[in-house]
Formats: sequence, structure tokens, C-alpha cells
Amino acid sequence: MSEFLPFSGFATFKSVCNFLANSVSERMGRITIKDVAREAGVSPSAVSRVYTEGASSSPRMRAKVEAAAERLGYRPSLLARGLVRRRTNLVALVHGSMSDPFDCQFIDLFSRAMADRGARLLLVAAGSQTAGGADLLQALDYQADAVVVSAGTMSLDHSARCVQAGLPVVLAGRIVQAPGVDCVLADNADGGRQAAELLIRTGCGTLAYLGQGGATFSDRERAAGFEEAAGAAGLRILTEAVPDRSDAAAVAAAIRLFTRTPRPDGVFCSNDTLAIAAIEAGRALGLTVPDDVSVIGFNNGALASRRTFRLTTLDYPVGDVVDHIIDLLQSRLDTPERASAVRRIPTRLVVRASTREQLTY
Amino acid sequence: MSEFLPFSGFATFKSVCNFLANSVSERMGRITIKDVAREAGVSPSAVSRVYTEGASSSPRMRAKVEAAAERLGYRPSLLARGLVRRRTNLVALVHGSMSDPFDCQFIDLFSRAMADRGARLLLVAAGSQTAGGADLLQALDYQADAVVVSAGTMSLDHSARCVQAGLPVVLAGRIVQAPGVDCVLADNADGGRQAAELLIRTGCGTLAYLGQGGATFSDRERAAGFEEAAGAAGLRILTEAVPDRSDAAAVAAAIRLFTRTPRPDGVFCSNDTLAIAAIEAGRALGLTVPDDVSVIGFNNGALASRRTFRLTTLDYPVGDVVDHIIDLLQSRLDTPERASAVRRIPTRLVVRASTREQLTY
DNA sequence: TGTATATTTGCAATCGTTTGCATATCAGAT
DNA sequence: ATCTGATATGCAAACGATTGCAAATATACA
Repeated sequence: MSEFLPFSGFATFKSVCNFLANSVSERMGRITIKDVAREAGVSPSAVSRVYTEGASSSPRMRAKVEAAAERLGYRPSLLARGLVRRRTNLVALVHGSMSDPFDCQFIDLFSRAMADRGARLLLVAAGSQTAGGADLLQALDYQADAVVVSAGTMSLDHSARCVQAGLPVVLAGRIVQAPGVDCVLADNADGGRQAAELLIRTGCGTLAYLGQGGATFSDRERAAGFEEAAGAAGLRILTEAVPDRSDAAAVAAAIRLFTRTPRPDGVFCSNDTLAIAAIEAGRALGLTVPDDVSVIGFNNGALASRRTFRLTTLDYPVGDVVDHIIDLLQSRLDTPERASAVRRIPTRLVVRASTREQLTY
Repeated sequence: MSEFLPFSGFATFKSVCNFLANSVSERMGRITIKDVAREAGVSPSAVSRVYTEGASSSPRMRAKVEAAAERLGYRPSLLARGLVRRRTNLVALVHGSMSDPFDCQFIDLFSRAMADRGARLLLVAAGSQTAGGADLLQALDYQADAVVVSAGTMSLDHSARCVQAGLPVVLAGRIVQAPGVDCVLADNADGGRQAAELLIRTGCGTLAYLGQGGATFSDRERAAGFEEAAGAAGLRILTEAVPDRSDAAAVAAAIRLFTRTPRPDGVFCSNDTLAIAAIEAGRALGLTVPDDVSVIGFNNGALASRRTFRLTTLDYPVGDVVDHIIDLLQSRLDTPERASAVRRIPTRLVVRASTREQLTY
């Protein structure tokens, strides 16, 4: 007889339906809050509250729900949660090329720092060709909680849209004057000044700047600070621009620099990578570093301290950059109307072997 | 009289309400599909269809809607869309430390390749301490369309959960036998073999491997291939392990290696960074490369080709890795039940100046 | 002009959560 | 037991989209 009543264990039609719905949702698709609620015999709201910081639920409820969730392998959908809470725990990071180790280290540290705070990075590769800064809007599309731009050359036309939508916007490595947009960057001009002063102090008479031809804000600032300090000492500077981020281009530019007359004997480079290219170019031309030419880099990355290069450079602590960005994001979330802030990270000259000994007077 | 009837331009009470609701939603919060619908005088579904590939809507409708959307600055919420479509255009990338340039280059290229396909990377920093591989589940939480693991040391306990949830899982740099999990990695053993054969062919008699002590799958494979080929030539190999990713540790390990007796005269390193540390350590000990000791790296990164090092290394084309990953993701989406695949990327020996000239017989 | 068919459009349900409000429960004090 | 106040729970309406279905409109053909 039982074969005619396959569901005879159930008292009501409704409970049969529930069972069917139940097993269906267990078999396919995602485990939802409703599945957990059913399994625990409580309402979905109760389940939600168990997973909500500061919501009230009894210890008994908590235990029941957590057991059920565990049994089913439930994980709350952050999409759905983000939709209603308007908070996704996503931070969009608009990045440029990661060809320089500094950029990578930044992303790595930033990613971990955010992870420690329970947030994730949404990586947005900045603008192939026609984008015109529209990549920023990706942050809006995914309802990120904030957007950080480390892509040095990207247009910021749409930053106002982000600010208007309530997104904190933080720029790494450049300054844009706009309400709601905060900036953190090195004290580039001061770094340039320190470089010039060291070179002059150690007897260099023909100074040069090897940079990216003003392609980025930081590059321009470093060049300006360097030039200004040189000018203050009555020196003019030579300049050579590296057209792209390839090593070949860097070496070629350095060679151009070293074959000019008068030949520079003190070169400040906009980053360590270029500085190393300069050192190699110099050596290839038979010049000795630092006797014939002194070279100074910027960033103090892993390469600079290698014994092969022992590069004198300006230490730009990437961890501090990350800390300041997070601090600015946090404070912007706390007080959205706060005035725009610019955080300058001081740089510190690290003297190694690519510059001459300082004379002690 | 008009001051008593501020809304006299409206015919019905309802239209007044609509106006209020309209202006409210224009003033604060997000512009939704309803706002656009109202602005264009059509239904929300119609708007949706304008933004849906392959849905039917008349040219007239399209024009009206696009104009309204433009006027309001509408952007569809990818959260809401993801919720119902169950497709987020997000790919979770679980990454380990980015201390090696190779990892950065990979992330950069991968990020751009995904951007070209309209997808974004959700960057998940792998496991601080206790995580036990739970980071993988972040992919589920955000309903990513796929998950790629490049973190070499992370536990994969939860990969089955991802597969079960229908997520393509691709592992970069290691093999795990599991249904639904695809792998792409270098032909490491072959690389090791090529390295050993070159060293032997150029007259090295005492071979050594400088690696990460088996910390990663690739490291083990490279060591094994190297050892096997050495064994085939009747040679045993020395091994030295670098305990962490710091430069100091690498140099220290290399120095330990070079002070053993018999001193190795041919060293294969598990990556370029270690190889350069080995070269520097050798030089610091007064050894000449390649006369006293030959050094071979792995990856053929930017550093290897620098004139300062001119490192003989195994070229591991990161672009191919990215291509294969994307291909595997795509094909897994097309045929979810496909058997697990392992893609081996061949490596190619690039002979530079850190190994001796080959004798021509 | 009328009918048959193809294409557009709108309605309403759904995706998986959260949360304001109203009700139910409970402990503690009378 | 009874009442009070606090705490827990459930109901139902959001959040911002998509989509199956049915109605409305356009197109084709005779």
C-alpha cells in the first residue's frame, strides 16, 4: 500500500510542498537564507540577524541557526547584502601599468591591508585607448565603497560623478583639486631638492634629470624640485625623457644623456628602475659610477639595495602610502563633507655607493 | 492665487506624487532603472531590454531610453543585475605575495586581458595565518564567475565547494587532481632538465639547486627535473633552501651553498630573483660568473636581460599563461562537465652570459 | 480592408538579502 | 498570578535589476 502513498509520512499537502521545495534548493543552485531558515525552523529575518553585527538574537536562536548553516554550508550572498545595505566592502583600485616594482608592492600591500579590514579590491585596469577615464565609473557600477586611483596618466573627468554618488575618491601619486577628492603622494619636490643638494655637495657640476618627460604628476614635481634647487646653486639642468616603460627606451635615453656635451656628472632619475638603466648605460659607455657620474634614484625599492647597484635613492615608504590612503578613506566615510586633504609623504635620502663620498668640512 | 496651488500644473494627485518621488530620487541616492523609465515614459522592463544584448526593442524605444539615460547619467547596477542573472563578470584572483616581478606581471596582464573581455578582477589576498584556504570562498560570497588561484602555498580544501557551485576553478602554477579544477603551469621538470643538461654540457661537475625548499609545487618540480637529469649523467646535486622571500635570505642561502665542499660550479635557481642573489653572492665571495660558477634562473623576467646580469634562464612566457587560463575558463563555461585539464607551458632556454660557452664538438 | 504572424511592450514575479514595525515571549517585581 | 518593560521573533516591504508570459502593436500578405 505504501507505494501509492509515497509521501505518507507527511501530515499536510503544504508540508509536502515544503519538502519538495527544500530538496530542490538543496540539490541545485545556491543555498539561500531561506534554506537555512527552513532547516532551522525559524524565519529568514532571524537568520539574517544572527549574521548581523549588533542585531538582537537569543543564544538559543544563534545556536540553532549556526548549526543549520553549518549543515547546509550556507554563505550569505554579498551581492544581495550589498544591494540593500548599500555597502559592498569593495574598493575599486584603478591601476596603470605595473611595470615598476613599486606599483606591485603598493597593490600587494594595499590588497592585504584591505583584507585585514574585511574588504576586497576590485582591480580595474585603466584605460586602453578610448576610455577617457570612464574606468572610474566601474566603481559606481559595482557599487564599490570607495575608489583609489593609482594610474598616473588616467583622466579624472568622471571623478565628480563618483564624489556625487558618495564615493570617497583617493588619488595616489598626484593632486587634483576637487571637492571630495583626497590625495596622497610623496614630497616629490623635496626629494628632487635633496637629490640636487647631495649631488652639488659631492662635487657634481653638470646635473641632469632622467624622467618620463612629464608624463606623470610625480615626474613633473620631481623634475621641478630638482631643477629649482640646482637653479638656487646657479646650475642649469639637462633633461632627457624616456618615451615608454621599456628597459630599452630607458637605456637609450641614458645613453643620449651621457653623450651630450658637456657630459652630466650627476643624474637624478624619476625612479629606481631608470636609475639602474642609467648606471648600466654609463658602465656600457665606460664610465665609472660614482667617480665619473653619480646616479640617484627614487623609491628605494628592492633593487636599489642590491649589492650590484648599491643605489643612492630617496626612500619612499610604500607602507605609509597605504596607511594614509586607508586613513583618508576611513575619515571620509566618517565625515563625508570634510574638505579635501593632501597628504605628503616625506622622502628620506638613502646614501649608498652610486654617489660620491660626502666631503666632511 | 497660484501661491495656494503650487502644483496646479498637475492634473491629478497621483501625478503630484510621481513628481515628488521623481525629484526625490533625482536629488539623492542612485539613479535607478525606474528613474530612467519615468523620464522616458516607458516601463522599466523596456529600459532593461535596451541594455540587454539580444533583447528586442524598437529603434524608437532605444533612442528614447538612451536619451533619458544620458540626461540622468544612468548606469545599471551590476549588483542587482548579478543577482538575477547569476553572472557578475567578476573573476576572483587569489594571490599570494607579489614579491617576485613575475607575479606582478601576471596580475597586470591578466587584469588587462579580463578587462578586454569586459570582466573585472576581484583581488583576494591569500590567507593570513588561520585562513585554511577559506579565502577561496570569497569567490562564492561575491558570486564571482570564476576563480583563479595563483597563491602557490594556499590550501585548496574548499575548491570542491566552488566547483559544486558551478565556478570554474583554475590553478596557476600547480596541479591538484579534482573534478572541475583545471591547471596551467610551466613544464617545470623539463625546464630543470634543460638547465642540468646545459650545465653538464658546458663542463660543470658539481651541480646545485637553490630553491624554496619545496615550498611550492613548481619549486618541487623544477628541483626534481634538475635532479633527475643530473642523475642520468651520474651526478648528485646539492640543495640549499631559501626560507623566506627576502633578498637577505636568498643571498645567505647562496653563500652557504658556495662555501660547501665540494663547491658547486653550476647552480640552477627556482627563479630569476634567486639567480641574481646567487650571482651577487658569488661575486661577493670573489667567484667569477660563469668561469668559477654558472648560474641559471627561471622566468626570463625583466631583470634577467639587464646587461648587468645577462642571466641564462628559462623563458616562461607569462602571456601564454594568461591566454591558457582564459581559454580554460571559457571552455569550462561552455562545457561545465568537461574533464579536468592540465596545460603545460613549454619553457625555452635563453642562453646569456651567466653560463659558459657551449663547446662545439 | 482584413486576417495571420512577428515583433514590441508592460505586468508581475523573482534574485537573496536587510530592516522597520508589530507582535510574541520572557524575566523580574509586585 | 499579573503586570511592566525589555528582548526576540516574524511579517512584509524594500534594494535595483531581469524575464516569462500575455497583451498590444506593427508588418506581411492576400
